[in-house]
Amino acid sequence: MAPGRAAGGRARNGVPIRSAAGVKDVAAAAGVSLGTVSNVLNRPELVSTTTRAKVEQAMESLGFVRNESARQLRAGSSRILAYLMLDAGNPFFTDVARGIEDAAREAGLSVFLCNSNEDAGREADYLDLLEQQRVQGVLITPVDPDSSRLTTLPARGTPVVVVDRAIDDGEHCSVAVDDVLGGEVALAHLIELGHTRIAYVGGPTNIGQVTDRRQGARQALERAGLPAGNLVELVTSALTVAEGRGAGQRLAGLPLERRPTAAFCANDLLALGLLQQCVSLGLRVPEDLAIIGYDDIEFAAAAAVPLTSVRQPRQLLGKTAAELLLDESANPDHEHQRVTFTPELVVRTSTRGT
Amino acid sequence: MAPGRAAGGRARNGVPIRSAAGVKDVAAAAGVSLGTVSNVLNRPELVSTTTRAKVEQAMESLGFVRNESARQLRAGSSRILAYLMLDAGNPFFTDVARGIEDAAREAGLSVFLCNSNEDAGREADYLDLLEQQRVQGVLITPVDPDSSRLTTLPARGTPVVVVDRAIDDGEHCSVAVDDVLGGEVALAHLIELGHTRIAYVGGPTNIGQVTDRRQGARQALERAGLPAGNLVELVTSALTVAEGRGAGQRLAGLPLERRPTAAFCANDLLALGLLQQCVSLGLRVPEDLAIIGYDDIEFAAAAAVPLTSVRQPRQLLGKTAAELLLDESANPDHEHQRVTFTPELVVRTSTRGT
DNA sequence: CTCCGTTGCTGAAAGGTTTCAAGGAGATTG
DNA sequence: CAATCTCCTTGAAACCTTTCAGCAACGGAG
Repeated sequence: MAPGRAAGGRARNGVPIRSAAGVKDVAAAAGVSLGTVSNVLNRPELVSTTTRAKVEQAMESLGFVRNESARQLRAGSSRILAYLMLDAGNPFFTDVARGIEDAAREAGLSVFLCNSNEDAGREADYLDLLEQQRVQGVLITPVDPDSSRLTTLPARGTPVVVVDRAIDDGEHCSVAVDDVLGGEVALAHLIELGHTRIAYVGGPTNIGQVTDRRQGARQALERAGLPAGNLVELVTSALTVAEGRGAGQRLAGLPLERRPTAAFCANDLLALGLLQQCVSLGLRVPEDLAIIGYDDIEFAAAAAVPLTSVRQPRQLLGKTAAELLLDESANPDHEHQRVTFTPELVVRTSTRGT
Repeated sequence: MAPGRAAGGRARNGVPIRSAAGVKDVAAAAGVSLGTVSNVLNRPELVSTTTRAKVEQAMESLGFVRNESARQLRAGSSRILAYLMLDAGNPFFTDVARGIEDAAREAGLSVFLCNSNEDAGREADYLDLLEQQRVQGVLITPVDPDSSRLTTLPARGTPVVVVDRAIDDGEHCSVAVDDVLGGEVALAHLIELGHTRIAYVGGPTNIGQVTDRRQGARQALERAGLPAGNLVELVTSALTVAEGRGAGQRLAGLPLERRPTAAFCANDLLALGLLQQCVSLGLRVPEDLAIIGYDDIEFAAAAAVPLTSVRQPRQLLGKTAAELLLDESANPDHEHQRVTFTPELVVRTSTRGT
C-alpha cells in the first residue's frame, strides 16, 4: 500500500536567516519614523500618498512581514477564530466549518480548524493552546461537555460558542439541533413502517449526540406502547464507518428470531458502514434490515442503498454559531443565546424500499 | 430545512475582564521574582520543589494563562504547524491531516488546519496569515503551485512542505504520489476490459492533480494505440460530488453512439456523484458505464456500486511530510527531498462487474 | 503680519514574556 | 573558620509592534 519511496534528493539548503526586517528597518530604509510605518500599516488614510508609496516600496524591497505576535501583544486583539471539531473526517463537521468560515470571512476574520478526534485529552490540549494564543473566540463541538475549560475560558475572557450541543450554564451561547426530537422522528418512521424490534447503533456513550438520539428513540418506542427492551443497543467505540461495519458484523450474526428488523444509527458514517457490511453478508436492505442514519451527509444519498437519514442544517448551524461569537466579542451588551434548529426526516430506499 | 429558531434567551453577561494575571502578578502572589515564575514555566527542574509548588498554587488561584504572543515574541519560536488543505470536505485530505497530526503530536507540536477550498485567493490569504503568525512550518496542498508565496515563505525562514504535489524549485521538500502513473494504471485497466471510448471527468484544469492524472490517461491511451480523441473530456469546476452529478447528467445525455462506455474521474467525489446520477438516470454500472475513481476514500467501497479506485497512502503521505518539515526546522543541514509514493489500483464492482 | 486650524509626521512608552549575568544562602572541604 | 562549590533566585534588558501626545509646516482668514 505504501511502497517505493523514490527519494529525489535535492540539496541546497536555504539560508535560514529570518531576515528580521522589522518596522524599524523599513522606517530607516524609507527615511521616515517608526510611527509612520505603523500608520501605513494600520491607518493608511493618515499618511500622505507620497510617503505611503515610499514606505510600501521599502517594505516590498526588504521583504517585510509584520510580526503578528508583537502586533497582538501590543494591540491586544487577535483576528482569528478557531473551530474545535469532534471529527474532521466526518463531512457533517466540515460542512459546519464551511458555514463558520463564510461568516468569519465576511467579518474579516480567519478560521483555524482543530480536530479533537473524539479524544477528550486532545480537546483539552487544544482549548489550552487556543486560550494561550488569545484567539478572538472558540467554536467547539465538545467531546466532553463537562470539561471545566468550557466555563473557565469564557470566564477569563475568551468567548466560547458550543456548536451542535445545547449547554445551558450561562457561560456561552450554543447552537444545536434538537437531537432528542431527531431520534424520535427516526424511530417513529421505523415504527410506522411496522418494525417492532429495532437496533440502536451508536457510541461511545459519553458523547451527547449519541445519548440524546437514543433518548428520542426510547421516547418514540414508549409512545408507541412498545416495551423498552425492543430497542437493542449496539454500542460502538467511535462514530466511524469502520465501527459501523463492526456493528453490522455483530448484527448479522444474531439468530434470526432475535435479530432486529431495522437499525437506527447515531450518524451516517455508522449507517454507511453497517449498510456496507450487511449487504456484503447477504442481507437485503430494507427487506431484511431497514437502516436509518443521521446527519444526511452528502454520501448518504450515494450509498449502496440510498440512505434514509435525519437532516440537520449544517452550514446554517456553523454560520449562526459564528455570528453569535462575533456578536459576543463585539457587542458589550451581548446576551447568551440558545438557538435550536429542528431536524428533518429524509426518506430514501434504505427504509422505504423502492 | 432550517426552521424553528427557538431562542432560549439567557442573560448574564460575563464580566469581560481578561483578568490579565501575568507572570508579574503570579510572582507577587507567590512571593518570588519574575524570573522564577518563568523558570517554573520553562525549566521547572531548576526550581526547588517548594518554590515550584508555591508558584503553581499561585498560578492556579489567579487563573494565570500564559500569553503565547509574548512568549513567542521573546522566545522567537512557535509550537504550531499548519496544514493548508485543498478541500476540507474531501476525506482524502482529512486522512492526510491525520497523518500530519500524529507526527506533530509525537514531536510535541500542535496542528492548525486551514481550508483553501480550491480558491487561490483564500490560499494566498492563509499563507500571508501563517507567515505573519510565524508558525513553525507550513504544509500545503496547493491550489496554485506557482504562487510566489510558495518560494518567498521558505526564503524568509518559514519552512514549507508541499503535500500531494511534486514541486522541484529547490525551496522545499515535497511528498507526492505519482499521479501520472496513477492515471495510466487506471486507464490501462479500462482498456484491458475492452473499453475504447472513455470519458475523463475532472477540473478545474489549473489543479495539478487533475492534469497529471489526465496526462497519465493519455499516455495509456497512446500506448494502447488508440487515438487521443477517444478520451472524451468532461471538465468540472470543482472536485466535488455535486460536480460529479452534473457531469453524469451531461454524460448520460450524449447520444448512444458518442457516449463513452467508461469514465475515469479525477477523484472519488466526482466518481461518486457521477455514479449516483447515472444510476438514477437508469444507466447500469458497469454494464452501460464503467466508472473508476481516484483516492480510494472510505466511502468508495460503500457506494451504490462499490467503486474501483486508485489508492494512495493517505496517512503516510501526511506523516512523511510532517517529518520532513520537522527535520527542516530542527536540523541545520537539512536537505530538501522529493519523496514519491506509488499508487495502487483497487478493483471493485464498478468496473469489473460482479 | 499674526493667529489659528489642518495635515502629516515623530518618538517615547507600553504590552507580557524569556534570557542571562550576577548575587545569595547553605553545605562541604581543607 | 575560611574558602569553595552548588543550588536557587533575582532583576534588568530585549523581542517588535502600536498608540498617542505633541510638534512642524503650511495656508487662509482677519
